[in-house]
Amino acid sequence: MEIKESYNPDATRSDILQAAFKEIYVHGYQAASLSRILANVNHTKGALYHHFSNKKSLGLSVINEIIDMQMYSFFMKPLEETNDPIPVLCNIFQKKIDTLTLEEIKYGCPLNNLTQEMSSIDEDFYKSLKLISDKWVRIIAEALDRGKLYKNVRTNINSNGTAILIVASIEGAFGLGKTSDSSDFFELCMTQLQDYLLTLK
Amino acid sequence: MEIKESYNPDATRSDILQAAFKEIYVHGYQAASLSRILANVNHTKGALYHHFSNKKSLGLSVINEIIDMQMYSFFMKPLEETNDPIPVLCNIFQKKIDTLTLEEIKYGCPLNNLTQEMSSIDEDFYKSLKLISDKWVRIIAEALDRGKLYKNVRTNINSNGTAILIVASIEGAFGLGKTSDSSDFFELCMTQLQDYLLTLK
DNA sequence: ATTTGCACATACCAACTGGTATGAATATAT
DNA sequence: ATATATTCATACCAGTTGGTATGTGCAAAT
Repeated sequence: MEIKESYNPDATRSDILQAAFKEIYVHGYQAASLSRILANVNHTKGALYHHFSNKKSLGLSVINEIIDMQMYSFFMKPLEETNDPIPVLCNIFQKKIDTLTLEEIKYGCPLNNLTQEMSSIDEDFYKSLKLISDKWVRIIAEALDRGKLYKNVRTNINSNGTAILIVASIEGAFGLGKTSDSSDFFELCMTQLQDYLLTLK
Repeated sequence: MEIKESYNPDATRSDILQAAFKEIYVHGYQAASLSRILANVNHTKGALYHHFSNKKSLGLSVINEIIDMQMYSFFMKPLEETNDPIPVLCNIFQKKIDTLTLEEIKYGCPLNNLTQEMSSIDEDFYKSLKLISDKWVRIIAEALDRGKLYKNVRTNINSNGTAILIVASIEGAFGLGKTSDSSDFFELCMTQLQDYLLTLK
């Protein structure tokens, strides 16, 4: 039990946001309980509604401030500069396989989870989630285009279509991984995807 | 407004189950409201709790009696007998593209939705959902194996891994399709998947 | 005709939900 | 030192949830 010495609004906002991310990650947005979030982080409803106008705003902040960053730094940033995207993509997948936690197998990809649950229900969630996946597809497609220029990627493939299939396969692998109590499904799917990528050289 | 003339327990059970399927399809299981289900089908809570012991039992019945059948008849049955699975798979995908409804683009695949939402939350949901996806993967893998025997499929591919990637890609395509207000994403992803399948010949 | 069990309808309940009103503690500006 | 604005804590609220208790209309069995 921590002792409150003084106000630290940035820290409390961050605490609540992180706890909200975890709660939503585990239970989904609609089933996420504000009381449970606050109990886990030892703050009250007053603090929450001071920093966020309502539950929806909290959910959107989780997407825009946490999930967006997580996805970008892991899946997109390594692709931004390269002219040889295929080995970079393979490395990303390998890293995900190697560092995969039991939590990720069980609870999947936060972006995918929220997309499935919320994009058809709420327009604002839809927009925020679409921004991330569109950016993801675009960054892969642009990397493939640069790869073509530098003769590292076959020129007779559809960059945009390939990028979409890659993203769909990754998210699909996370989803299918949930139907397995081990990482086997996810790993097998990702290595298979690696094999597919090598055919694009 | 229909007039009740006599008891028809099978019909009322079926009505409630179908309404539950739609409610869960649109809102997800946890956010599905029993009151809303009953209002839509003009029955009362007494009828529901006569035919189903609780909400969970209703949800599991939706999976085991409706979703299982839907998925099997569309995605698996055509593969059960064939020795040349690749064109059959392409046909299935083409048929899905051609008959895709706006509802499917918006709300995705019922199996995928429930898997994402429930498999990590409830063990019984997990088991029922796993049964379907395992069956799906197995039927594709077995069809690929038969294809190998009849020299319609390359023998140097991993049947199980390929089957997993195919299922993951389809479900991923449904998921990614939710981030688009048109069918473009889904169609592009599925045609790309068709191209990939042809490389397995 | 009477009884028994099935198929509901109605009314109700405790628990929990997101949200708010109010006030107090703290920090900042003057 | 005083006034003002920020940062919360507490108590409370209406609405909704899944679930239940009870009674009644109906059908089949006796």
